[in-house]
Amino acid sequence: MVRFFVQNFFDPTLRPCYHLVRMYHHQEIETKWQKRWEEAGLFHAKDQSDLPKFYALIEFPYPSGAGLHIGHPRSYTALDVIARKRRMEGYNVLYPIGWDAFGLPTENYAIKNKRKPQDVTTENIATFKHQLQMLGLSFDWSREINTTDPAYYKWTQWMFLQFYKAGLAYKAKMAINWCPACKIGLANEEVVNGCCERCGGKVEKREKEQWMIAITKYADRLLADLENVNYLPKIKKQQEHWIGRSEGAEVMFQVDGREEKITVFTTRPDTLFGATYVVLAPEHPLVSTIVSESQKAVVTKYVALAKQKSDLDRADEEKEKTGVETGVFAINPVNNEKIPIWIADYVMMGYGTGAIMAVPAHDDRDFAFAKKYELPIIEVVRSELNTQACWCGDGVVMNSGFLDGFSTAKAKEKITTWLTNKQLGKSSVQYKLRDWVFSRQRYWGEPIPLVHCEKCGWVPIPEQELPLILPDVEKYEPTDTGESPLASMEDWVNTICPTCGASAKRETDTMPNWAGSSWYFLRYIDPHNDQAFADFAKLKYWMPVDLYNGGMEHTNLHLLYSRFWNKFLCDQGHVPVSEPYLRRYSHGLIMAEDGHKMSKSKGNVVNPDEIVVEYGADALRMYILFMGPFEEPVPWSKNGLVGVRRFLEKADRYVQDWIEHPEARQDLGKIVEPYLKRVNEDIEGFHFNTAVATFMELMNRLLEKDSKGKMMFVGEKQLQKILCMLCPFAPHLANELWERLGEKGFVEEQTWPTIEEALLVQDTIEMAVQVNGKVRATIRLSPNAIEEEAMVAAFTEGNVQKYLEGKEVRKVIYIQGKILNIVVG
RNA sequence: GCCGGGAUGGCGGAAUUGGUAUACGCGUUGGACUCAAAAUCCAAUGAUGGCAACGUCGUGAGGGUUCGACUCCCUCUCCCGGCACCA
Repeated sequence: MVRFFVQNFFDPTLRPCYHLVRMYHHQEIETKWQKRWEEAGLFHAKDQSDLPKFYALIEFPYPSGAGLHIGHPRSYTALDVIARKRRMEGYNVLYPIGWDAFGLPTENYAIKNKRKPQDVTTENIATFKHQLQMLGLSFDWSREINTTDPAYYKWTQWMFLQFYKAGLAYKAKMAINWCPACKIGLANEEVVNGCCERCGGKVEKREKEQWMIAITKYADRLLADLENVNYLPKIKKQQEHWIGRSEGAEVMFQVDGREEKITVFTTRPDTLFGATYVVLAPEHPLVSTIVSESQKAVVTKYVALAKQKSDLDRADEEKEKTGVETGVFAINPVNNEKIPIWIADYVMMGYGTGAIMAVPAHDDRDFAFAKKYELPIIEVVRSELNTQACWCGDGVVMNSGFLDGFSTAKAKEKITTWLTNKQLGKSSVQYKLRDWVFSRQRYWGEPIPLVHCEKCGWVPIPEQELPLILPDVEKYEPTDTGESPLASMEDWVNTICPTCGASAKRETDTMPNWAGSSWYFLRYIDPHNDQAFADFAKLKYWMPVDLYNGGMEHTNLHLLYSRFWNKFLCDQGHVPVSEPYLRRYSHGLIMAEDGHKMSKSKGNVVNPDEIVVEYGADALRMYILFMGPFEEPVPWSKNGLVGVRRFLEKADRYVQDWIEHPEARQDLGKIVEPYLKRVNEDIEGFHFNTAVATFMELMNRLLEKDSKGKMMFVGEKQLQKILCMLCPFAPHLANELWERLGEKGFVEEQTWPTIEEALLVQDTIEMAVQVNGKVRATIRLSPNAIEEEAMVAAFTEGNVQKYLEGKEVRKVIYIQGKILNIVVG
């Protein structure tokens, strides 16, 4: 090993390593160990094992053309640390990786550059794989999967057919969010502030027949089962919010002088006496039937106008609410009052029943509307606060006949019972969650394996014919007609009905890219199985995922979809557990050095592979862990990286000096052990930043000279322990140093060190002495010292005496091992 | 508007259960080594007063609880993330 090596300006494969001269040769070391790990198959999970299992999962990357982002390794490195630790702790660890490769960016790139998406994907994966492998992550590459591989999407299609057969996949004509730029229908979840999540362009409404999956059927379980999992609290909250359960009641209003009844949903049935009008959403089916002759023209115009508006326009609260009268009245069932029926676009067809009872005295929106159109406002809840505007909180019911004097909660109960008994309503639970729009009019996705026959309707293609291969087409460009590019492939589209043999047409829409990622964690368990998506016994051994980490941007949709998907498969008997992820964690974004998000256009992107070449994978890994709290966003800093690199060099040098000075070794267990204890705890608590800081502190401590001015070299056992615990963070260097110590095999094959409690007991500790809460001195004493001993020690301190002089000691607070506070008056 | 999370030196950030605020890293300053530079090593580094011992102030703002508050409570300001006419 060349310890003092001068920058090599001659070898073109070695980029000069900034300003370091005395350094360890990271490139040589890292390639060497990566090769050895690979040859030994060290990180392959075992299918048959008596060991306890540990399944660590990271969100598999989308192999974009931009290459690996520095944010990717943040997640991968953190879980790598845990995976490596678990292996050393004796677990059979599954830490897999794959590619979520269907999707728009690749398709768009392919269109622009006139290439096949398949080819682009293959290239991108190769780049990503190469970049990832430089990092020395302990992935089990033998289980690599790719959602665009027919052997994989065969099972995505198979699962879609299971949804279809179970009646959970259905086709519905509906107004969809249409992105004119991407020429694609978007799920509600993909529309952000009325704009396309992908391109940022404004979204329009279009009528389109779409495949839907009835995720709403699982809303209650998706919510309730959050009880049984360990997610970061904010993630749980997001899931809860997205599912959006509200309890309330449905109330039936008879339309005056007509057959029709209007059912409304309300969370405040207690305010029924205060309802002064009813509102229908413009899309409500009753709109066309009940409107009076005189109002027909006005209503038709209003409804047409509302249709044109995007959701963004409609949702814009700044804008004034609008509406039109129907000229017809409804009967309030509780007091038989006639109240007008209005149509207004502040009521959404997609939630509840698409109709509301308006209680302007106790709902902000109804209040604003009533003010504008001069509708009556009847107060029925007395609030504790004397508000002039409308009061939306709880209180005591008034002006409400038999409900008077009851609390809001009690009144809700009473009125709901009353409505139920009179068959005028019932209690009801509504969810914000809506069914999943599962069709995309694009090429680069899984073909939906259904055939439409004039006679038989929609027919699944036989399972043995799966996968239904995505055919090569001439043009990938999406069409403005709303048809998938597949629709122009007549050879492919025209087929025969599997049931009756008549000519039939294939579905030309493809699946959204959420599909493949909704079940990938199952495929890792048995990635090469061609008889089933995974063997049940293997699923039983490995599931659920013990630890799942990814970005906060996927804690709404992907998490919900995949939980739902897994639950469905579980109900069908294909998966043994109902909840796929035992524990879910999330990392924060890595921002650019300037504090902004990294983006190509800003030119502030950091390329991981360049950092690896220049500073080494170990330095990059450790720096990514060191930069800040794992769940929080942190700015990238090259200076910080240099600090970590210096630490690694110090470690390298320390071990080298240690080898050369066997005579200077001594038992420093009492010094070393507390640091190791902290590292151990920090890893388990996801405090990787302080774990790295602890290693640095330990190193600094060991580099201090002892009282005789000599280097402090730890004993052999202690050094081995340190290297074992360093291994998950800097695996290449740890193994290299391990080998230099003359040890055989890999550090990864060692047992994770146990912390010896006896070594944690300190002989003396430093304690602060306060007088009236202000620190005046520090004393050294035994951690078990009693108050009297502490007082004696304190009184020897001149500074303490100074503050006690002439004062009466009123009180002494002594917390053993923590503080001595003398209160004087 | 609602929900969640924050605010600590020049910078990124530590601080266990309320117990010496600023660990660790970066930067800066001074010194050693060198013809010189880089690297490395040593020292200093919250503000302020003092030759020093030491003092005063100090964790977004204001108040409170406590022997003692970055930590708990109340009020407010600002920032970040999520949701949003969901009845």
